Amino acid sequence: MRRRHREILDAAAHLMQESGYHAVSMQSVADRAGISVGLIYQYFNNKEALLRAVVVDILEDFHERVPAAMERSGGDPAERLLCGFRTFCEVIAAKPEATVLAYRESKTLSREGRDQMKDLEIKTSLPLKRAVIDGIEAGLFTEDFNPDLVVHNLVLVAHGWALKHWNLAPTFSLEEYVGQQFELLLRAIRVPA
Amino acid sequence: MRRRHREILDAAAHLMQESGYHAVSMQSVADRAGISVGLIYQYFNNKEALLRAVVVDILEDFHERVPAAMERSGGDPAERLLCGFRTFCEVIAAKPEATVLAYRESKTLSREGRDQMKDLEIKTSLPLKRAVIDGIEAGLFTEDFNPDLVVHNLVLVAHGWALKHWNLAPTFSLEEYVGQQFELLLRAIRVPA
Amino acid sequence: MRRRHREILDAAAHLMQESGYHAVSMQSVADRAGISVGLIYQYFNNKEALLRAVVVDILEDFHERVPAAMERSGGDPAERLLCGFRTFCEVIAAKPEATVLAYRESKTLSREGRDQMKDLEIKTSLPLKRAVIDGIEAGLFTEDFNPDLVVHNLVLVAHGWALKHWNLAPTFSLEEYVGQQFELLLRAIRVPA
Amino acid sequence: MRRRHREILDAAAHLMQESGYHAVSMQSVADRAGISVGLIYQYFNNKEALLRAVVVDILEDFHERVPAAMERSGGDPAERLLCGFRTFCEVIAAKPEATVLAYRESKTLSREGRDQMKDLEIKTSLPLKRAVIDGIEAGLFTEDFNPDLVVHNLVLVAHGWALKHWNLAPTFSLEEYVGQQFELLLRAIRVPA
DNA sequence: AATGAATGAGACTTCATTCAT
DNA sequence: CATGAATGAAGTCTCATTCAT
Repeated sequence: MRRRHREILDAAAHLMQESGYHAVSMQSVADRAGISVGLIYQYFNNKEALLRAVVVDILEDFHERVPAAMERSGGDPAERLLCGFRTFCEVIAAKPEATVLAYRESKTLSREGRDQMKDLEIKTSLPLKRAVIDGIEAGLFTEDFNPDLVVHNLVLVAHGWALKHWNLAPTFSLEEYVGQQFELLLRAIRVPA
Repeated sequence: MRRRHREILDAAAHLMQESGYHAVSMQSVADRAGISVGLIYQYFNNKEALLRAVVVDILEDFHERVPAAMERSGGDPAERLLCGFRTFCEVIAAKPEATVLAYRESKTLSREGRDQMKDLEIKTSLPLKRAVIDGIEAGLFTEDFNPDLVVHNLVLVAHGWALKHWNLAPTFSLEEYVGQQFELLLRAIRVPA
Repeated sequence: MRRRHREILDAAAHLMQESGYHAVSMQSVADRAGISVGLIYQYFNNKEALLRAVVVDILEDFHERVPAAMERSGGDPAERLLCGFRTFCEVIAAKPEATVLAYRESKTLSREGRDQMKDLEIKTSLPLKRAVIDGIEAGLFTEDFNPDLVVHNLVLVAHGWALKHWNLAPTFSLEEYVGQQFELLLRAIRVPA
Repeated sequence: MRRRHREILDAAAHLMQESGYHAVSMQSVADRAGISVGLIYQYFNNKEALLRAVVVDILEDFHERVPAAMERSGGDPAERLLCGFRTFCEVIAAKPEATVLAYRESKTLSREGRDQMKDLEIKTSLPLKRAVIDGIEAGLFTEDFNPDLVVHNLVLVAHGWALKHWNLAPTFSLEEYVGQQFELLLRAIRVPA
């Protein structure tokens, strides 16, 4: 049943984000999902598969929402880039623990799981890269920088909101963070009119 | 004995960086250090204390080398900033796994341990902040951005070399990474002469 | 399952009475109960809880049987007292090791466990005290002695059968012991007709 | 060195009485005696030997003081008995924990150690038995009771002060306890003049 | 589809004891 | 006489996983 799958996933996500993979027992996941331990194993092969599903679920959320938002945005590359970056940050801000979990537990996963994560990350950042390249080709952005580096920075800065939340939250609102970060980027790469 | 302490620390650091805190048993640390399990407990109260010592050891390395390098550098704020950033990246590049470990296992530590980590991170970034502020006061850097944000980005970008090494390494050498990143920053914050 | 609980309790009681709390491993309890170690922990939180359950089980046995026997006995205070004392001694003689265990390991228990033990001991001795007081009020027993002291002695003497069994057994049968001890007491406290 | 031996014994006695044999580590004994662990092993073969020495030391204290006091007392059997009983109780009251330790840890000792304990207990109670028999032969005490039982009770009641101290202390001073207990006994066994 | 009793390997940790110095 | 670093066996407890019902 599709619903059970989702219930287990949510329970596991909640607990693992709160306490980390190793501190969460299958029993506690079952308890939170309101089912028995045995039943989890009819939906997930083992604990690692459960973690992998949780992480992939999170990354797929990014992958669905960031490109979608960019498509809805106008045709101007800078605007599109801002829209993607803002959405990225918003999704992260909505569940910062999820992002942190993906960082923390990536080595817990098997080779396969890690590769799947990397693929999703790359796929998610592709529209951002597209916008940067479009901007360069349109003469809006300088050619001096590798687009991959620019995208790497945007992703890193978005993740930074979750990773260093303890340090940023007292000083910046999410809006301010997004605004200033994008302004910083634009000043660096924009070609003066 | 000072030497034993270091041997244990090194063994633990190596293994934990490789496989993560939970995947490393005290027995395996003992084996790698060439001693018995019991002896570890004469130097560290428990496994968590060992992790904490490993992480603090790494962070102290940053804290010793970054400010020292900046002091040796000249008086120009931009140059000083570059020097600090480059050193930061170099230290990270020397043992990227160590940086990743600090990220991954910070929640494994007790409140106390986490606070100690944060203190060390802040202390390490202080000279960077100093340089940014000096630059602003000297009229070299724009006042438009919060210096804390600039420093946050520098630290994040430095960590990024370790965190996203799998993605960067094929495209950039460390030197290129440092150079382009700093150029990106300068273009954003430098006041035109 | 009620049966498992009892099986574990019996196994633990047997072994602990034989060798003492510290000499008994959870593994040995599991072996004797014919189950695995892990299962013990589904019934008892930890080893101390197991000891506590064993001791309480013993004391509750006293608490159930001594008052019950006294109620079945006639109305004469002296007779009731004898009946209570005899039953007390008989229960102790049935499993002298259990009594010794309660003495030996009381300090092994936490504050809570010790308090529970004291409560049960006091509750068990209450009907004895009642009989002594009734005897005094009926003019059968002298007022010269504190009833608490008389009860204390009865309890101590009953326990004595277990505590000094090695010394008594060759000389006295349980019947003789009970008879002579009670005669000793009566001569001391009985008011001559 | 004689002094070292005593220091170790005292340290061990103090700690074991406080926390029990198993809760006391050789290291803690060494710390309290102000020496190194290794040195303990030059005076005692192993931990059990240390416990045995502690217990024997306590019992020898009884064995020295009870008979001595009785000898100093007058020739009247009843008076001698009281003197012995009082001294017994006083020694016990001086270090009740020592008595409790002897009870608690007797099963911790090897067969040999336990036998040595029993010997000492019996030897200590001999003068009490002597006094009872003298009293009977002098026509002061009734022949109706086995002298061994009377002595057993006296010893048990003396130990009772330590074993049930928590229950007695609020109600009785040691003096009252000794006085009333002996009065109880005398009424039971004294032949009316 | 669902349960949860049962397993047992494996982790952390302690501590009596030894021995080179 | 004295130290204390070092050992390693043994103990308690947890938890992923299975399977009979």
